[in-house]
Formats: sequence, structure tokens, C-alpha cells
Amino acid sequence: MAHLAHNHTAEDCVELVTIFQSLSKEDTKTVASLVSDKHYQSGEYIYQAGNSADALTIVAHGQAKVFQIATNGKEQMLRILQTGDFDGEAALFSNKDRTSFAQALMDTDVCQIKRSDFQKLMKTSPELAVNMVNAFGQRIVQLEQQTTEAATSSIESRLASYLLETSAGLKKEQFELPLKKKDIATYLGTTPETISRKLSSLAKDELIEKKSNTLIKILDADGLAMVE
Amino acid sequence: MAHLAHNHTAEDCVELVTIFQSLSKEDTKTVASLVSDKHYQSGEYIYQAGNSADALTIVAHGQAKVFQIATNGKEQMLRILQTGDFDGEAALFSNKDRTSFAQALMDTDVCQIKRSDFQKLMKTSPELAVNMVNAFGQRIVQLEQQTTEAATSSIESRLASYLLETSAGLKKEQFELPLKKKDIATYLGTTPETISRKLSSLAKDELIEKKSNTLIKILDADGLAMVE
DNA sequence: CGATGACTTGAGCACAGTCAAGTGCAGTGG
DNA sequence: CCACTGCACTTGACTGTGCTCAAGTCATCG
Repeated sequence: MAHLAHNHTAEDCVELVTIFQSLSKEDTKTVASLVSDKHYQSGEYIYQAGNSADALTIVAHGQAKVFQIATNGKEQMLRILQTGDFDGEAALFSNKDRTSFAQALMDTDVCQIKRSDFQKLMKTSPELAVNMVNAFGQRIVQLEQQTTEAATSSIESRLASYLLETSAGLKKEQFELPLKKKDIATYLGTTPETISRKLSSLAKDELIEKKSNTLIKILDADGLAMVE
Repeated sequence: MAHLAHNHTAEDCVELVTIFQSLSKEDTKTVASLVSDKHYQSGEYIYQAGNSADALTIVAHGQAKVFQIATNGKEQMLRILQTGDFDGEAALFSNKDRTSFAQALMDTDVCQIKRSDFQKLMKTSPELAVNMVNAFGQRIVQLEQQTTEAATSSIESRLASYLLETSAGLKKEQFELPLKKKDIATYLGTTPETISRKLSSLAKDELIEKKSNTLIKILDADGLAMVE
């Protein structure tokens, strides 16, 4: 299945990803022809630290987590890739090894473009290059905010923000937590025990309601935003 | 002085900055003609949050700190701009307002290129665009590491890493701290008091020597790297 | 020489991490 | 159909890191 030009998933990828939007029809075709696609089952690794980072990875369908292992062995989640998201910061600028892991959280289709192909493409399509710079810029702003929030806010506040973001992303006030508590914990730089306690605390303050173990309803969004 | 093409500082900027290296001679001239330069005294703000972010900022000579103010009012340092560094993640990809501040830490010369000029330039010079993507990629990797380290390591460990990085950057085992303790504190997400205590602690363990208030000598680099 | 700001040191406290025991649920096999 | 295993999660008790507040020292500069 992989490496077939113009197959269904490859076209999906090209259509899905913001950096490829606003490209000429011709460019779009070229991109599709360079894309290879692959399927991963829940729990499988899409790539691992130490792999040579030689491809841009696009999630065509599914969900994956990207994380690093700190020197002390602790896991730190960097981001969740949803359908349409892509990853390849490191992949595209050097021959260096990857420093992070990506793991499928459900059955997931991804597309990949080789670094060398992509760099060639950028040189011939200024549109694409500009889109790429813009996408990276947004990612940098988002990372800076994550860093700032992690360093200056309490866990409870970060958890509240996380719930608001998740709710906004799904456009629902009531939703299933898309991650295991363990994963939420590493995302927020804390432990599952603390997540559990803080969720109870937020529920006690009537800011959220715990419908079930994984089903959360937001009762007071403004209140959540003001958690210190 | 500002807005004069081909002036001395403008050429400095173009030569200094990695993203402009490996450009054709012609492109280099074009860049230089688009650059405006400005001088800031120690303590002056180069830009502030809320300003429209419409220019790429390059440090031609001097040093500046870039920081954000968290919602709870705490200051978080994002990075130090040294001679040759540039800043403009947000500046270059949208018309959005800035979310961060940049303040000169000494007398500092900066150059600026307007967002619109720069985007035009990228479309005509694929080389530049590729350089830009690569530079952003490196910044993203660095930010991800900063996030991971902040979330998973103790202050003492982060301080140790900071000292090692600073030492490596200056290529000296003995060096003046380039920042006030207050600034180091916000950089590492802590307080001046804690910095003071942890430095004493590292000195007691004979990993460093406090020659004076601001002069540090690294005694045991391997030991520092292993601080938990 | 006094004033200002940077830094240090100390005491008390709170947030959140660790460790440990227990609960609930899903999947497996008898 | 129920016991058993494994895993995610919860809850409790304890501890420690690092923050806050406050007082004191030191250095620089007018």
C-alpha cells in the first residue's frame, strides 16, 4: 500500500493539512505523488527517539501522542496529534536523530514525505515554504505559552486550562477525556494521583461535574478560567 | 539613522544572521536594503506585548531578554537574544499582536525587517525560506527540551544545566553570570531566593566555586550534569 | 555618606510528589 | 457464569522541595 502515488489516503493527507492548502493544483499533485502512507494500530510507535529523522509525518486519520523522555527517565508529553496535524520540526531541518517518540493512541493512518523530497519541493514552491514558516511560527507561539504556563501556574490552574481547551476543541461542554489520566498527567507535568485529586477538587467547587470516570461536564467555564 | 539602506549596521545584520548566510550576493544586497536599524539603551523595551507584530528583529550587537507575563502576573523568560540571534516567530506569520516583551539588557543595536517585505523576499528566494524553516525547526526542538526539562527536573538540576550551557556558550570554565539572579530565576521558573540557595548548595558540594557574587567557576562539569 | 537595588539568609508553610493500600472495571479462562 | 488477573484509577498518610514573607548584608552610585 505504501509508496503508491495518488492513492486515497495520500490525497486525504494533502487536502487535510493546512500547509498544503492554497497550493496550485499542479503543486498539489506533485505533493500527493511524493506521499507514502502507513497504518498503525493503537499502541504502536510511529517513530522513536534515535531514529533518523528524515520524514514529515501527517496524521490522516486517528490520534497520536508525541513525547520525550527526560534524562531522569520521566516521560513528558509534548502534544497530541489529531487528524490533520503534522509533526516534523526536527525531521525537516537536519539529519539529526529524533529526540521524541510518537505513539498511536488509536488505529491511525499517517502519511509521510521524505525530508529530501520536501526540501526540494520548498525550493520550487515558495507558497509552500511560506505556509511552512507560518505553521512553525504558530507552533512556536503555542510552545512558548505552554512553557510559560507550566513554569508559573499551579497544577489545578493548568488542569482547568486543559479542560477548557479540550472542551473548546470538541465544541462540547460535556465530553469524554480523550486521554488516559496517566497521559494527561505527563502532559501537565504531574502525576495521575494529583490529576485525580484536582479533578475532585474542581468538582467539589462545582466548576465541573464528574459524570463518570472519563466523562466530564463543564459547569462554570468562567470559573475554570480564573482558577489560580 | 534608521531606514537608510546600505548603512554599516544593516550590513552587519545581514552578515551576522545564519538565515541570511548562503544567500546569493544579489539577495544579500536586497536584504540589506530592506533593513532598518535602531539603537536601544539598557533597560529600554524593543517591543511590548500588544504591539502589532509586524517585523523580524535581529540583534546586531548587544543582548536582550524576551519574556512573557503569565495570567497571574508572573514573569517568565523565554530566551536571551545574543548578537546574531533573531526573534520574530509571531511577527512573521500573522497580523496578530505580540504576546511577549523584548528588553535590552545592555546597549544594543537591532535591525528590523518588515513582515510584508520579508514575506515577499521569501517568495522570491527559496533559499531564504528553507533557511527560515530550518531555523524555526531548531527553535522548536530547543523549546520542547526547555518544556520537558522544566516539567520533569528539580530546580537544582535545571540550574546546573543552565550553568553548563552558559559555560559552554562562553567557552570558559570561569565566567561572569550574564544575567541578574532575578532574571535567571524567571528563566528557570523559580525565585531569586531559591537561585541563591541552590548556588550555595552546588558550591558546598564542590561542583562549582563562587569566586564572587557574579563570578562562577565550574569545578566538576560531569558532576553538574548528573545533578538530579 | 546615605540611598537604592541586588542578593542572602532564616523561619514557616503549602503544594504536590511518593509510597502504599484499596476499589472498580474489562478481559480471560475455567 | 463466575473467579481471577491486570490495569487504571482513587484515597490516605507522610514527606520534601521550594515559595513567601521578612530581616539583614553588600555593593554601587549619586
